Amino acid sequence: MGRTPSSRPTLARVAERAGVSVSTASLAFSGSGPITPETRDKVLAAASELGYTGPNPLGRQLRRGRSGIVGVVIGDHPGRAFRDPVAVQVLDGLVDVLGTEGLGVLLIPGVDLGQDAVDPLLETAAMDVAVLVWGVLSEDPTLNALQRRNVPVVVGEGRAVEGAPLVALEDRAGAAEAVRHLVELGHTRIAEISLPFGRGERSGPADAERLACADRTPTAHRMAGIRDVVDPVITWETPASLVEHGRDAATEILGTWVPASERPTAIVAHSDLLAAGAVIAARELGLSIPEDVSIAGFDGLDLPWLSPDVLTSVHQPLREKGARLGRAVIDLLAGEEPTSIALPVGLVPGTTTGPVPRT
Amino acid sequence: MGRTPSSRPTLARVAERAGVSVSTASLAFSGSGPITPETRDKVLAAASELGYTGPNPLGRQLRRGRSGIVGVVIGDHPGRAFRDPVAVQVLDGLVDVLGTEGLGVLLIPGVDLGQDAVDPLLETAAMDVAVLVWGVLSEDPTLNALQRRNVPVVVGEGRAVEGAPLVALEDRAGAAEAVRHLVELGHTRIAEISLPFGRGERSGPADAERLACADRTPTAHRMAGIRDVVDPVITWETPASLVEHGRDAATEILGTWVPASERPTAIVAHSDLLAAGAVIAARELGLSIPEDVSIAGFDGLDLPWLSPDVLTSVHQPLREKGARLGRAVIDLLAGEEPTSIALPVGLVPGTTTGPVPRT
DNA sequence: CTGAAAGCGCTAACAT
DNA sequence: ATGTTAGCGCTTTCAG
Repeated sequence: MGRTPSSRPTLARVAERAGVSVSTASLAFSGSGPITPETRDKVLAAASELGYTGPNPLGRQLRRGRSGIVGVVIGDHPGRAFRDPVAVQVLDGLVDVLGTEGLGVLLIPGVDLGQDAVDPLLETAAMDVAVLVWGVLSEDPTLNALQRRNVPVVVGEGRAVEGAPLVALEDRAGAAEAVRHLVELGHTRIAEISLPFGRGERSGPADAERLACADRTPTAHRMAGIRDVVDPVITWETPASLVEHGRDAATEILGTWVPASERPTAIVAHSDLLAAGAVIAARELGLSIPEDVSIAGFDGLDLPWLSPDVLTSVHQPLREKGARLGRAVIDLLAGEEPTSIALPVGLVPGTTTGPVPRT
Repeated sequence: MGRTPSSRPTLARVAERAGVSVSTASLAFSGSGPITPETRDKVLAAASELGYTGPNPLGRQLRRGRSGIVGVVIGDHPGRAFRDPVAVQVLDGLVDVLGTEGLGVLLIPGVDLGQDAVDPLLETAAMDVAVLVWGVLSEDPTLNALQRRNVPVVVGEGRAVEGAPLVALEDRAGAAEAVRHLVELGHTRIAEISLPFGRGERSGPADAERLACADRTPTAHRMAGIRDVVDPVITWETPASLVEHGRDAATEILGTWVPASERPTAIVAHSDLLAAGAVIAARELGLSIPEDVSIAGFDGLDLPWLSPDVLTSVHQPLREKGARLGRAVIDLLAGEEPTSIALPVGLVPGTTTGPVPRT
């Protein structure tokens, strides 16, 4: 019963079989146009007889000149793309909002910072807009490729790009708030564990010269916010926002400071994962939190595994940020003026910060 | 300088300007066909003069009848799609391999288990193949939608589907191995913390009737493997593979058992996240690991934050699994016979399992 | 409310 | 090595 037809049925064949014109058949599927219920049923019946499963998206896309696809560049290191819970939550919000408009998200692996080659999808894949979740560097190969192709861009968390809406965070203010909290608790010797600076993955203390190289915007903004309040006694650069790097950094910062009386009494990290690593390092060194050392993070992640500690952290609206990015995409496609925005953040004290230890 | 042309330049315009035919111009870009270097340069020059940035993917796709897009259904709960490090690592491997073939990954949010509505992208988006990372249920709306559209499917981790390659895990054997390890250490009272059963999110102890409902394949397989060796004294069902649910489950399992002498001496969890939650619960209850209770997981995740404990876990090759899925996709597109495979897993003992406590 | 016709931009036979 | 031609499958004016 029912030989497989050599090729997929087309709208034309359905129309023919239903005894109507293609345009009418098209109407039957689009649902929008004026069409008698009977005609529509006739078309639908013919379609199901032929095993026609609806208009071929490729034809529709070419005709409309739109793919309905949004390219999302995520991650700054291939193979590590989704290990970042921050990016992942943003992505979640983004997918949600775009889904309501029938837009699909095409994943595009980010480039290795420091290399100039970009993913071929960036050059060839069909997309109506691209979203750069992680912001842009000063000379960003990803952004360049997109601009060469005239693909409109929405930027999350970064420096503004000509003609592209920017969904940013008030992370400078947030970082300042975190440090102010520490200062109010009496801390003066505050160490900083920072996010990657940009190109090249380095780890270790950063001197003034290196500090000037911070090119990645979240890093630069948070560094600036911290310095709005106090100058860190040391800045430890990490190659990625991962627990293990936070742990390594804090082990160095807390363990090797001589004399111990000059040890920093507080650590402010650029991310919660780094801060969590610092908490673990402190525990391993036998230090009490916050009695011996206070630790503050940034992001507001839910980290049940840090229990019983709850990280003091600058919360940012991650899913909301994704949703805003999505809305910016939709606006852009609707031909509206791109509007940028900076989302508010706020410090939420946990159990990991307290008064400076008395000496 | 340079008014914006009303509409994007096309290959035809480039050809015209270069004084060649469209097909020649096409050749200049495809790079494959026979063409003199001079002609090619002429075309390329004309292109850059016109600001032509390469063939429009939409036209190419329609012509070729292929979109170069692979739909990947991930997550079984919208808005929670990427919170699962297991799925995320699989995705990583998948994106990697597909990238080498120029194939893009279109994210498709999974349906809410238990609801029959599917994401509209599933019905309308262009895709050459779809990958169901998380396997299929017995009556899977996602799979149904795909089959209706005649989209070829590759299934990860699940029951076999007619004509679809299956990239599975030997998780039954792996689960058995974990339990055998516990039994060899002398444990007899072993509790099980299980992954979700399928439709509907429930949490709590599962009776025999409920056990029979386990529809999601990884869950069913791991349950079977455990029972190949021993019958758990209790099976605690969780609504999702999250640390907090593992913690809740273990708190109940370890805390409320009366008399305490009948408390399970070991817990085997269907996932590392659940197991990690159990470790945290045990710590909170003041129990030593593994002196008071042994805990084994499944997945082989790297969990630096569980330090100093290292989870005893059945390691599965996650990125490899993603890569295999990708290769299955590529084979399918090349018209080759779909071949299924079951990847090996292996127990890697950590610090969280030890001999049964002497009473 | 329905039909006819025009093409979206490209590639791949085929012919030269 | 290059040109000619014919669509891929669809939507959308524009007439009727």
